[in-house]
Amino acid sequence: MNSDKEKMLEERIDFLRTMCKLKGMRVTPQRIEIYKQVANSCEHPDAETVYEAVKEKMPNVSVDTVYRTLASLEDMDMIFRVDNQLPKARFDADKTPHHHFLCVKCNEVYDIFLESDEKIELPKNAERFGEIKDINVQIRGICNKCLQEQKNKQN
Amino acid sequence: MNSDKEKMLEERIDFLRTMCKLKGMRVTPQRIEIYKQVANSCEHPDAETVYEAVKEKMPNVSVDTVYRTLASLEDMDMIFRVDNQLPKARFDADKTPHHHFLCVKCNEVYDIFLESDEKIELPKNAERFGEIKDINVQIRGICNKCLQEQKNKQN
DNA sequence: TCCTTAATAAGAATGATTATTATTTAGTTT
DNA sequence: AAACTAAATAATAATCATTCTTATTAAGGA
Repeated sequence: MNSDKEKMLEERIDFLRTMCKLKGMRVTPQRIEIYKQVANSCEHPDAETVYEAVKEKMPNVSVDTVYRTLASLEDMDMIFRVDNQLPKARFDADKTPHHHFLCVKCNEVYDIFLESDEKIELPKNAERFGEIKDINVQIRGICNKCLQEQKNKQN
Repeated sequence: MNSDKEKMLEERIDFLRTMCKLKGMRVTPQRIEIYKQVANSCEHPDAETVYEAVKEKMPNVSVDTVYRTLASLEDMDMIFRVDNQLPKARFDADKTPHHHFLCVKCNEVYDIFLESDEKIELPKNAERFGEIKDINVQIRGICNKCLQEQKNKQN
């Protein structure tokens, strides 16, 4: 039962080890486990969710470690912060270029992958302001599930 | 000295009055003043900045009123929250379609206006997820001012 | 194995935002 | 124009995500 998914996760963790060494950072079990949780989830978890999941395996882990580690993983571009205009930050470990659909009703975050020929153009004027690091496209609306629930209520 | 800018601000406040009545909301001096502050600024102020500015004219205004009013102005699409991945929310009353350049060094927010022939395309798959309300393009990087400062330090 | 120092756990502190409650007032009705 | 009523407000307490402090632990090199 060593599925493709598990094999891929192992590869990603190896990459984390490499990156840590490269940046002179220690490879701690907390770092591994916290990264695992984000990398293995499609739910764009927030810090608290990660904390709860990690606590299952490491009951003594502290909230602070989770926040600190998420921040350092972000610094080394291993994970990204999903822009959600909400008080809780949410994280994503998927490095394939994609954007997000954010439901304003239920706050669910959906991944929008671009088709192979597709590319979001930068505004022509963007470069005038400085050196661009990344572009973040957030599409807000009401997701199908919530639209359906609205309809059901009306009947 | 009744400049164009002042005239335009008056028009916008009239629009606010109309919108409030339309939505059955009361037109209070606090609402007018808070909206004025956001509408009259190009700085994408945060709640505290708005609060300080409003306090000049209305010394008894409360923080809570500022937060509550900013939220209701947002609900009625009179102002928008600028996505900045920072703890303090910042607001923008400019309804002409534009995006933002956010400096990761100094947290300054710059407006990126599209040229007349320009339009940011939605990802083809975006509509699959639900009903789209708005699209938010945030470009993060280091602004010219901070780049310059970096150069100066190196010498 | 020892040593150095980065990383951690625990819990206190911070800071932005929101809730509570008594009071005021906008806008309507008399 | 006075009275009414619910929405909005001021004041302050509370909340909640996140960060800081400090003593302790452990990763990785010597």
